[in-house]
Amino acid sequence: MNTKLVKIFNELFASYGPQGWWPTTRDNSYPEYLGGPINDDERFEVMIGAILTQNTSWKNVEKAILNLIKEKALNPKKIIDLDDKKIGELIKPAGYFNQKAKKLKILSEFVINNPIEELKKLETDKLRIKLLNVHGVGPETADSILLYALSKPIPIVDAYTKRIFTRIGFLDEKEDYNQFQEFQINNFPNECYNLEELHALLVEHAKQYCTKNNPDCWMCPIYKECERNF
DNA sequence: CGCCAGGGCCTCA
DNA sequence: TGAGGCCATGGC
Repeated sequence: MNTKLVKIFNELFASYGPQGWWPTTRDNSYPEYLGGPINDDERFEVMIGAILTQNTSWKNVEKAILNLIKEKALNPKKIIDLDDKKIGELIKPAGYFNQKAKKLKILSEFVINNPIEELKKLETDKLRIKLLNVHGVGPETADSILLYALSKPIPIVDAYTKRIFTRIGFLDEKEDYNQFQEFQINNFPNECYNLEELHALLVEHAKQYCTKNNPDCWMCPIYKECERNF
């Protein structure tokens, strides 16, 4: 496939290097970018992280995850045993802790009723619908879980994706989630590793150069591809 | 001090 | 179905 999006991917990859998403804690240490989960414990950790990072900086999520590990609570059985108040205390640094405490319990119950090895057997579309029916799991969280936790090839759309794609001129900002996703499906190889790196690279790029206010267009590695260049 | 951060739910028209 | 309000901590 030879599209402008692929070209941009190659340029971002050349600039930032492999990102190794999704970060996971291994050996009970700090979350690290090691290329994604390697077992069901880590896959569950990715799912929890996907909830916790909703509209929240990853740095704050790291604190919450470490608190859960300290309490040996980073597993679905323990989470459903703890009451909302206790979970709220543990995940407090991640913000929205009352809502997220409930979401974590609901997601944990979902995983207990639908073991990860069973989920992985499902077709992507059916699995996506199943995830979207879980309270607290919206489109971006579902797609993050599909791609990074369950290794299903599907593109992710987040605020950064919308910002960058809008500025480049791929889509208009009032297009919805599905249209930003369809654009990626139609313009990018449908393969996990590349999709994982694409999303991670877009996040990195949005943080380093394509910031919400005062983007650093002069130093931007994809300056010449962008309609916003001024 | 205000803004932003790897969204989603609820309400109301 | 789409816009607007709400949730909440921590970094800068």
